[in-house]
Amino acid sequence: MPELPEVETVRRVLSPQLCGLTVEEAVTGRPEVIAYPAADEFRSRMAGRTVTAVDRRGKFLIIRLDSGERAVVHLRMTGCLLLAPAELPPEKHTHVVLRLSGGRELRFSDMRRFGRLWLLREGEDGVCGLDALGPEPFDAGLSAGYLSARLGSSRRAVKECLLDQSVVAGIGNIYGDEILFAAGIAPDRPARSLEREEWERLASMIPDRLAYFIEKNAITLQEYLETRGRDYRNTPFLQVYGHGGEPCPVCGAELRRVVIGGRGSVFCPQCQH
DNA sequence: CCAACCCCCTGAACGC
DNA sequence: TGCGTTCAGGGGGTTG
Repeated sequence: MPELPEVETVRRVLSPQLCGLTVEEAVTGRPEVIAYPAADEFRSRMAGRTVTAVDRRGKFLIIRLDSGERAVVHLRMTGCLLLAPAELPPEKHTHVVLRLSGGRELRFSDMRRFGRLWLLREGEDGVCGLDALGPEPFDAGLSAGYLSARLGSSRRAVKECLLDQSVVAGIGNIYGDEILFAAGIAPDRPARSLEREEWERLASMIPDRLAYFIEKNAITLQEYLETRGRDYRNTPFLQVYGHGGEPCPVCGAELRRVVIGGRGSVFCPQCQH
């Protein structure tokens, strides 16, 4: 489940490899995966373009092209981007292939087909919601003051607020639980019940935990290719997510699993208030 | 403004 | 063994 740390991992692996390569041909096996524009226009506008940079915004990967356009990718649940030699057999569920100069291919595969690609011109950020994203977790604008001003009167559970991409960009269900555990805040707390000191802890734990998991996810190009771009290896480092019913790693109390905003949420009833 | 729901989709896990 | 059901969840959408 790619969230910000996993997308950043992919970006770091792809960026130095992809920059400078030219798209010779774009193949759209599943046209519906191209959210915008129509698949045939996507193919014709991609052809001949050279990659100038690979950026990330929240969970979006942004491939900048020499035309000034951006190919934007959202992996959603099971999407995967793999830069591979053209002779390597394609992954199952490969829906889009960019044939590149130098005999390589950038392949988008996605078992559940939730992931999407866009090709955007300047000013078209609204098409995929890039313009509606909140600050990046490492942005100075993500402060306790910002969070309390934005959420301080909301009755919504703080966990739901963390998953709202217009509040902070990049947090998903896994790291939402990890951040709240580190901050000692129960996920079902109405946002407006949080006190100043708790907003402070939340504001500091958001970048702290995400940076930690980016570091734990670090992977070499070799490993990335061997695991076909699917091994994010965050799981050994998760403290609460996926550990419902097990003892809390800090106090030993039984971790509880509840549903908040339709998402499974694990927390320690002893450590989180 | 917000809550509650549905939908998309496949594969793993589970119950009988 | 094999079939059916449930669950996983990011994000967009609709309805009340």
